[in-house]
Amino acid sequence: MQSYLNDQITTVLAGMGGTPPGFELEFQQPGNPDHGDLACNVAMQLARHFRKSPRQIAEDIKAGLEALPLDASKIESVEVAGPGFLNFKISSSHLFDALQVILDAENAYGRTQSGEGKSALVEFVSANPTGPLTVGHGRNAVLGDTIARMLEWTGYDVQREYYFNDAGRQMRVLGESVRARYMAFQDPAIPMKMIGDEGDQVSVPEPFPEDGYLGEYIADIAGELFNSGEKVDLADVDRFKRAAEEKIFAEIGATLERMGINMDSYFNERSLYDSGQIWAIIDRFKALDLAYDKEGAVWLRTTAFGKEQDTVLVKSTGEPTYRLPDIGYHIDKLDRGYSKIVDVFGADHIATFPDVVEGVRALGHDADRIEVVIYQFVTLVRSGAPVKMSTRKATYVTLDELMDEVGEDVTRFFFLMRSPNTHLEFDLDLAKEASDTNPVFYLQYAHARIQSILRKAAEIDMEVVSDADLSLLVHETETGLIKTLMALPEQIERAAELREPHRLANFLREVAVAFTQFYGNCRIIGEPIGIASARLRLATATALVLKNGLAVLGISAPDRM
RNA sequence: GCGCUCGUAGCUCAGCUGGAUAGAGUGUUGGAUUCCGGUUCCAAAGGUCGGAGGUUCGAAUCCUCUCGAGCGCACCA
Repeated sequence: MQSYLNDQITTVLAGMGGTPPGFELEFQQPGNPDHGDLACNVAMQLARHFRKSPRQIAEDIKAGLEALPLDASKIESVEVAGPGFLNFKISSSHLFDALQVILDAENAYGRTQSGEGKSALVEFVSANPTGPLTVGHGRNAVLGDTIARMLEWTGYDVQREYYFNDAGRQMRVLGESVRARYMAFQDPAIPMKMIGDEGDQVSVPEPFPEDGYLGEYIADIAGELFNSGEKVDLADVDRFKRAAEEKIFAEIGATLERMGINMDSYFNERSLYDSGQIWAIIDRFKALDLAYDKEGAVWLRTTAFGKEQDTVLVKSTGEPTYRLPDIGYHIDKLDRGYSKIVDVFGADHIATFPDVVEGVRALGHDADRIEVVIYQFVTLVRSGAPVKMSTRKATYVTLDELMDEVGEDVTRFFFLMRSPNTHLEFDLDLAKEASDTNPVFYLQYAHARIQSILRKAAEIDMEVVSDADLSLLVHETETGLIKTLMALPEQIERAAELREPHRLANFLREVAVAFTQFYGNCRIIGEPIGIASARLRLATATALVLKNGLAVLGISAPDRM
């Protein structure tokens, strides 16, 4: 529709003397229904160019459009309003066509082709396997997966990747933590010590590292290893580390799967060392005079990228900092040929990723394909008060616990319903409420109610006839609902483009509201067969839009609740 | 001190590429229901869009300054 009008107006403008170079028409959907279905502000924009009043230009364009003339099956009327807006009213026959398109497309309605032939790699979660996923990881996981889903719906070939490092200090401490717990199983009389912050201490075996992991799962892993009967050499920290890694990864995988998330690949940071890629990068930086040796370390000249200070690439111990493998990893991803590389990071990475991107660019790679989605932190709220969370203490809430408490659908929706760059307040009381105050239930309820109507219609043999006369849908809540339903593809497209799933969540609420208005004004069952059939078709289309939209968000659309 | 993000109704937040009278939910107050699912619907009250300048035909939106909040500024990741 928009492209049709775009062509027509461009034709008219050409007859009026043309537009400035690079000029593009803009359309918008007016909030006020009196302003039609589609508005164009071209007259105001070109007032200076034509040296005429915006209203006059708008009138000229209108006259030009009517002389063409416009296709009456698409556009019913054109009006000039306000300071010079051109307001278009979509003709009802076009609405009925659009409704038929939805019904024909069924589960594919909402898919578009803009990403056809393109590929994207979305990297997310990427938590090192030191413990169960927490609520903090949840936002990352759901955001990443939903961005991946949105890209898929716009035609992209998408790969989901999990990046991790099992070789660092964190993991060594993890192994030592397990070993200490293991020793307590071997010798229950082992001396214990208190560890942790003042007033929040935990009793641990004497050999436990000061900054060890305090969660109960550590003892579980140690216990399993002990009970397995395997003879473990206490000096072999790596064995304990491996045991922990396996168990924790299995749990993370299960948690993700429960959320409807399936990773396509896991990328181990260590492979970058094994292949030697890392060291080659240093040589390349040095050749460009972007890296140098100082005080036994290798420094990256980040001042050349506008930073205040240079940063360390390789510590004097010979161990690289995270930047070096990160640069290597991104080069690897670029080399794999994806058209888009999306990273999902928490706000704590906000200052560091530019170093990586600039480093990659400096080495001559196409860093423009890399895109970073940053999200702010999550605060859990219970009974009106924030829930304190700390990974070290036993106070953090795991994703599984959260899902146990509020369910998978609610968990996903709550993480998605706010813009990524605002702090998210996750209200547990609201999330648990199965009522109208909970936005997920409102959407799912609308879907379930439609299914109920369809069931009821089938019971009384009022089958949906596929050739129902849709032109009987003339009530303003009916046409209003159709107009809302029509917007799904562009809404998904827009949300995908901006990597902002919350837009889609908000849109689905609008769909549910539009349906409720229709439902409140137009009965289906009990009406004459013609109108009833047409309305059943409309209800069916609404259910499709809700179901497909929720599917993009990874949320179920139950038939009964 | 420097960088990034945010500041919109009592609360939680939308607000698209600048566009017409700034919107939802929740809460408050009042109302509706023999009816396809009341897990519903309708209405009212509630705003200096943190503040000040600027750009523009037009600014919650863009720019500058300023105040406030969060996060980050390691030879941690």
